[in-house]
Amino acid sequence: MESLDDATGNGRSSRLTIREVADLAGVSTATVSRVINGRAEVSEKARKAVMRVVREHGYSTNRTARALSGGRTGLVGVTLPVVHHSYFSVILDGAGEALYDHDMRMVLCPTHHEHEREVTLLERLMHGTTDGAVLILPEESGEELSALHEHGYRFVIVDPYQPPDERVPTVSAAHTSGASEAVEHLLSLGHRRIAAVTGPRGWIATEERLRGYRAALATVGVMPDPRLEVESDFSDRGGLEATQALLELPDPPTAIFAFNDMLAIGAMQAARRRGIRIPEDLSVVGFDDTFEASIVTPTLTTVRQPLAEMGRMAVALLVRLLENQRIEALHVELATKLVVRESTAAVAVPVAG
Amino acid sequence: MESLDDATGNGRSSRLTIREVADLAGVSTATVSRVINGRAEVSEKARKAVMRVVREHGYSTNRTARALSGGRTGLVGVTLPVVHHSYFSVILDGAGEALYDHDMRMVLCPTHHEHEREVTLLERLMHGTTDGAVLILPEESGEELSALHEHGYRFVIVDPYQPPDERVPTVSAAHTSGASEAVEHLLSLGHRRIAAVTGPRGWIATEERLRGYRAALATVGVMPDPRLEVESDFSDRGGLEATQALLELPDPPTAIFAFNDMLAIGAMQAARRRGIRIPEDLSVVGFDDTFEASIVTPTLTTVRQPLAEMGRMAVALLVRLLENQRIEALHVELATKLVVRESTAAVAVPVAG
DNA sequence: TGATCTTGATGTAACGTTTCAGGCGTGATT
DNA sequence: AATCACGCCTGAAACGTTACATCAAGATCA
Repeated sequence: MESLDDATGNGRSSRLTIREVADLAGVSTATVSRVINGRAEVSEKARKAVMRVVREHGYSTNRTARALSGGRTGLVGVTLPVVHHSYFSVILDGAGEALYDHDMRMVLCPTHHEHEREVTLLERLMHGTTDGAVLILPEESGEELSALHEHGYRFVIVDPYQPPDERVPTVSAAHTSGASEAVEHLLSLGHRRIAAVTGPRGWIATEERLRGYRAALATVGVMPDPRLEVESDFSDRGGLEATQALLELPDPPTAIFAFNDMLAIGAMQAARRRGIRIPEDLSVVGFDDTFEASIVTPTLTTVRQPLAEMGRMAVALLVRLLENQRIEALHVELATKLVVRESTAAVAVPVAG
Repeated sequence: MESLDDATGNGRSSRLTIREVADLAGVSTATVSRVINGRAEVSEKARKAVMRVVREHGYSTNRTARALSGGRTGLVGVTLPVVHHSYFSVILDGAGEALYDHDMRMVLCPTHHEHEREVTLLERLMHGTTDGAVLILPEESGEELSALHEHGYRFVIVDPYQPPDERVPTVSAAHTSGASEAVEHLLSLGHRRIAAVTGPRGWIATEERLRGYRAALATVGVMPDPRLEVESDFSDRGGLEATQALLELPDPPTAIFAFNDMLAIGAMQAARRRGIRIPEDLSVVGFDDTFEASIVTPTLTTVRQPLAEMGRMAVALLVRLLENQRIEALHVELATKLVVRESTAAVAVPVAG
């Protein structure tokens, strides 16, 4: 406020440089730097002088220059397909929280599923702007990610959809046990014809949940019926279509395990269209426990993924990586937990006699 | 891949500098710079030589150095209270999209409603890291924002919750006309006792929607009933409580206009708890048209705000600001649109007689 | 007393760009 | 033939830090 140039309309609010502060305080730039960063030994006298100038003129260090000099930017890239899905935004929130605690900031890069775009973003992330990255559900091939790793770029993958390079740290949820738990819940309610509306085949999330689904069925001696396993795409529309197909089977399922909440919501819509009541006629279980699960009617029984915690964990790993510390657990799998709500109930007693 | 040092495990993947490229191509750094940035006149021979080296060795310019030299970082700060609400994340998506088109990236700063936090974030945004910012629903006082403006920092406010400095560009939706449209819809269905569950009093969004609500009522000669205007906080829990109170009135409303979708969803929950059917016994209208509005049962009639467009518009304004262009419209108000779904119906014929 | 350590402060070389002020041929103009 | 304009290019100075190598002076010790 004191200096005229601060208020010039031209935009470049010409702030003090470290050199000017040094001159004003009668010390060297090196001393100012050490005072600012609280490093090493500085005489009380010098410190006081510097602090006084800083306070009166309002100096604050230029992060760009610091980045260039120090080789670290304090910026972490975060890529994700889209922001406006609660699945992603909750992870993002967790990651942001953790980054803030480490005094770093995140550069957000929504890829909108355009692979090429993500590539150039990674290119850009690597070259000077960021110290590392958190890649949420990246659509790169394993080779691309390996190459990135070879180049010495530091990053952590959250919820990889293909098995990545062994050496790249990953964070994900316990797909298999979560799926098992969901199916066991349905089994305990007496259901035996339990359908699975899966995500795209080949994705880790899909395959592992499928494994958990089959394993749970196997424990009670139910043979998996291929017609009850319908592949879909993690969208509500996909869930709706898959469920319509299932309900047209001659021997339709009494319960549906949808591989995420969107699919489950689609399933509920399909049921409603056919006048099938949930949970009386059909039980539905989702996966994720996004916000939507708690507001649909009936509220959705689902497998909770600790999404925010996944974001935080990813940052924790990345920070260790950036500090060149050894990471003990390269692949972290966080526990899931079944949240029972209103969309599941005991199987209806067969009307037949 | 060629150079050994690229693959060193130490992390600093020592890439080529512009100087090395210059030496390899037998030209000066200035020439390389001009080739890279496609500026001015460069002989075809020199350009070819440089391009060859770049292609073979994989040079790409260090953004940090460029930022220091050029004074622009290509980074734009985006602050918002929280990421994981569809309201915010959709705006964010729009902004991200627009920034990408301008070859800029966004530094995301969730404030989590901690004012102090936002202040230090702004501090940090200002000092060297970003060229400007988009502030979504900032919790700063008008004075603070004015001061920021005085300092020459460039920013745009999306959906200010207090009237900001005249000179600061803002983007928001047409609260008043949107609210009027919602209420007119209810009026046209025969409703006369229409309650408003508002956001916090004093916020622009609240006051303007309230004005629209009252204006619409006035056009048909309905006097506003203070008992039908309940202040709340834009949360589903708040909507639930406010609606419970309304339903206990001796003369309860036949329709509720909730000032956002969360409140509306809370209202629906309150109705369900009392066994009141929507829309048969009670009509509900929301505001925003977030994703949730389309998946609740019944689906929610609501006023659509063009959230993504607001994000894009904010970036458009900011870009002009950064380029020192004159901005013709400093305060942009985007049109809203009523989306009629299942939660509203003609008022029930009074049973009394 | 002279040699050896501390302690606190300094000067300055990076860091990798961009850009400005020139410089050097070459061809056109007088 | 001398001058000028022009196209292309170069060298070097920013940009604002951090960090390394010194250095001065006072304390400690043989």
